[in-house]
Amino acid sequence: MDMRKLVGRNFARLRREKGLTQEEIAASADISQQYVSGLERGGRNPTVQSLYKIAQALGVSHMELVRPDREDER
Amino acid sequence: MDMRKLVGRNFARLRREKGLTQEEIAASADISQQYVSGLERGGRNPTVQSLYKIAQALGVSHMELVRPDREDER
DNA sequence: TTCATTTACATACTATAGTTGATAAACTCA
DNA sequence: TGAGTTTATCAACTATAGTATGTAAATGAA
Repeated sequence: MDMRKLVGRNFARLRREKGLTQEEIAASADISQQYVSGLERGGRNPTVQSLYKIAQALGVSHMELVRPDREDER
Repeated sequence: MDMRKLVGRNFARLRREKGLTQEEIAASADISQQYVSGLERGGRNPTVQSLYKIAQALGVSHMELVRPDREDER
């Protein structure tokens, strides 16, 4: 199981659902837009502190970012 | 909210409940005993991949390691 | 189609995650 | 109490998380 990909999928989905841009999340979470892009692509392995900052910026619990999804069953 | 401390508390508690030593977890998760100690003390900021490896070694879902606990209400 | 906005990619860099080796301190149990 | 085991601490090191800058590529709406 690749946590980078799981977090990426959850992140991308939640952000779109909230109708926010990567730039907005980046500013709110105090991380770079380029890093946001990398995370959503499943290409970065964030620390739990970064995870929390992102969840705060999205206005959701950090649990939502690590919750297994359907893709995860495969 | 300090995720390092939350993960540390959950980790230490679960490990004791399972009656496993830090050394055993370290070997199973392929990380160092010294790092395990640091994590449990709340002094390290693990990546989500490391989080998953530890959860596997504990035989629990990674969700258990990031779940808010009572201390977290304060 | 055009244009403004958004996302993805590349590179070089700093900060820190995680390792290793050594060992002190704490703990457990007979 | 003493010995063996477990956990905590320290320092130096390698690997990678996350940054900053620049910009190409993709997207969406008019």
